[in-house]
Amino acid sequence: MKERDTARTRRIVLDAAARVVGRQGSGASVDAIARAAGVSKGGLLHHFKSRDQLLLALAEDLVEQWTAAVRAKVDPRDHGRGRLVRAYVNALFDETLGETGVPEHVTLYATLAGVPGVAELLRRDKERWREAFEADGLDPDRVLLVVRAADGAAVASLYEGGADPGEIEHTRRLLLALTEADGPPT
Amino acid sequence: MKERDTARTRRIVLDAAARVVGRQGSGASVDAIARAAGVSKGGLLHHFKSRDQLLLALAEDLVEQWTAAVRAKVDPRDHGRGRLVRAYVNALFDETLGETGVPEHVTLYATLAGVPGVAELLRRDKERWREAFEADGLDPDRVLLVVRAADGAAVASLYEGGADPGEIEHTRRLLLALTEADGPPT
DNA sequence: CAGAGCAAACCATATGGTCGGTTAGTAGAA
DNA sequence: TTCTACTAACCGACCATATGGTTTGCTCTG
Repeated sequence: MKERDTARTRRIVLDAAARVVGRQGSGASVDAIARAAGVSKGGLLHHFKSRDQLLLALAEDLVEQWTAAVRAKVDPRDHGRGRLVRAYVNALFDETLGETGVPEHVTLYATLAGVPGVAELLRRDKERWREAFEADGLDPDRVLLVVRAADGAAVASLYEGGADPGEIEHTRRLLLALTEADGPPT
Repeated sequence: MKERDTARTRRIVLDAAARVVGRQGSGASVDAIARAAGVSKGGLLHHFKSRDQLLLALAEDLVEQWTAAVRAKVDPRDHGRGRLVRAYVNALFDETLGETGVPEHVTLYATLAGVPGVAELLRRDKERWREAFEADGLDPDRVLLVVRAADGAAVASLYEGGADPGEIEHTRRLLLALTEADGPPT
């Protein structure tokens, strides 16, 4: 295998950054991230011109990964309205039930929100989701309710440092059930 | 007025800390907070033995303030089930519609979540809310849904750097309406 | 060989925390 | 009341450390 490969190194650095920032918060130093990636600080800054640029790239990467994760959760046999919302809910709760008990991408959004450029990035992403959900066909208020509740459940497990798996699973079922009906929620 | 008053100084420092941390994130330096409070760094550290202790005290203060804010929003003429949930929703959305367009206490929870001791504090607080809502009488699933959705809406406005007031108000009405009915949500 | 990937030393700055010393506030003696 | 003795609030300088970013130079690849 090639010893020097820009794309591969960037990937390794971004993965390391996700781990370190996820653990230490946005205060994570460039040096710490570089060490975690098995790269020197100079080497890291060769690929990302500054710390902020690295964190912004990390945010972009996470948005992409999250989009892909939701798409992957769409049930191919599910052709009813709300299938994308169901995929969103399932992706989020599956992530929440992962190793840490905390949805990684949400942790990182929260941490990175202060980095210049990230807020704008998240706003554009939100707009894309809105359009996608609109095409999904469910009543808009119903979608709003379910998506907001899923987001809320995710951050709750974040703030409180991991949540009860039973409650998580219960909430997931509750939200999925709500996507099976249509019209304004009551 | 007394020139030197421990309680008063602590209050001033905590208020300043809320402002500075809210603006600069958890990276806010002790010195910056001290300056904002009109106090020297040495003076500040006389009251709070360390930076972490200051931030933990800030978190405790915010939890208290938030609890008081919700209590204050309970409509005295409202004696139906779910009045506490309605107060919670109203308090959260009113805060979201404030100056910054972002709920201050949520911003600060997110920022402070990494500080030692804060996660534990938030967990205890969550438990208290659960009990209070249980006493409020609404169907538990309905409460879970509404509260999670309110939380989700709040953090959404956080990540995306301020949200559309029209959407906020729409969501509020949607959630309030859901607290008027009872039984499992459909 | 030429250029890109990369490491390590280096620099300027900022930060958390400590310390000696100063002054406001207070309780009691005279 | 006034003087004294003591406590605690507070300041400002100082220190060790950590951090973001730069520079220099080595090494691998094409």
